[in-house]
Amino acid sequence: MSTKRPSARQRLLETADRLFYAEGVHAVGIDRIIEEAGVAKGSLFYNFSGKDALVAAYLEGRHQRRRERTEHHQAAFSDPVDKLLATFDALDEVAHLPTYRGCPFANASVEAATGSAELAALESFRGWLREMLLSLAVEAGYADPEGVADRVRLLYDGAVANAQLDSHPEAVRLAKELARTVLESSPRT
Amino acid sequence: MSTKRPSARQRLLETADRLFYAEGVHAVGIDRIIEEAGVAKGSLFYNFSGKDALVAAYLEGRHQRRRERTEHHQAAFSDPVDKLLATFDALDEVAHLPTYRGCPFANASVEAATGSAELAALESFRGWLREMLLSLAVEAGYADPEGVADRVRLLYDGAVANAQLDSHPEAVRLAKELARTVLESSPRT
DNA sequence: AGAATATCAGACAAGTCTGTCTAAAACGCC
DNA sequence: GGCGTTTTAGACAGACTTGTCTGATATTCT
Repeated sequence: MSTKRPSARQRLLETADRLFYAEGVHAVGIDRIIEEAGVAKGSLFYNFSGKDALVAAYLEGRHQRRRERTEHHQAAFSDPVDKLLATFDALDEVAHLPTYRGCPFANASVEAATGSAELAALESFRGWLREMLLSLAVEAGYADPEGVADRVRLLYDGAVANAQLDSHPEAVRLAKELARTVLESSPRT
Repeated sequence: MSTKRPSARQRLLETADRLFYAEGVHAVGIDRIIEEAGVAKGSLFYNFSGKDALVAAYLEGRHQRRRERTEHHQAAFSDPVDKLLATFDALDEVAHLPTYRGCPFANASVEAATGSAELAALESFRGWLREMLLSLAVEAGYADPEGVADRVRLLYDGAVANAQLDSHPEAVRLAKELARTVLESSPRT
């Protein structure tokens, strides 16, 4: 018994994820996606209401996997400070991939019109990141949890940008060490 | 004597700069540009070989002005450490503008095809930033100038990303303070 | 004034992209 | 087996984009 071929919907999502991330949402047409996915054009519009919905599904998938990866790395620790630092481990994992091209939400937003689903996905992701860091900083008992979360997020975003723009994934380790310094030198109650 | 109307070329560059930065290169068509610039379509192709050349000119202008702004802020100091910190002042100036949308080179690159002028402009800008920071770190006599320059650039990029993605321009001041800590605690020869 | 340069207005060509439609075939489940 | 769901192939429409072309007009420089 051979493994069954994934559904057209699944193949569309996988192909869209790869192409949208690698080349940008605007640059990749649906003809290209259906060709590389080996799917009929009608199947795209059967499974999704249009390209916009496919883009939204692509970003939702990215958000979910990012969250899962991060939580997986954090689960190895119980100390909230260690959990904060583990956020960088999740980033380290992907930043070294040759296909790494930075934050998919930021990238999609650059091409998006105001009020689009892409902007909503960016907001959602940034909200998750901010609140995740803040709640850990509160849990760790920092005197100024907002300030600590802001500094960690700054370093996180810096690592993302550096890995993307300078093809310099080592920046993630650097950011983690700077974050460790910040976390160790910030006053706690 | 009233002020003369700028040339069609100048109006095209100003309009393209505003629209490309605000809405993205792909999202803005040449019809939109010539309409808002009050210029005939023929004049666009008379002054530029095509949209690509207009985009390249837009990015060149951004690069030049960024460099000028940075050098202007650095010129207020003689100590290379102060000059390194002054880099953030130049960023602070623009990050607070309501029109701020992050790094124009990174944004244009997201939409660009491999081998495009946009990617070349990004490379050029990143090369300038890296070498500017490195040469100041060398001048300041740091034992590990590359490491210092990498850390400062990480904070710089983090501030850009934070200001853009979270509409949080205060991150620039935060990054500058973190950079000050890094610069003051790094060993010098 | 005269010549070279720059700009104008808009029609038009050619390409790309999303989305629709049709009619048939394959799949999966009861 | 039979029936609803999913998929297929590709033609076609409609919108949008860049770029060309024409011929007249304005500006600038010598």
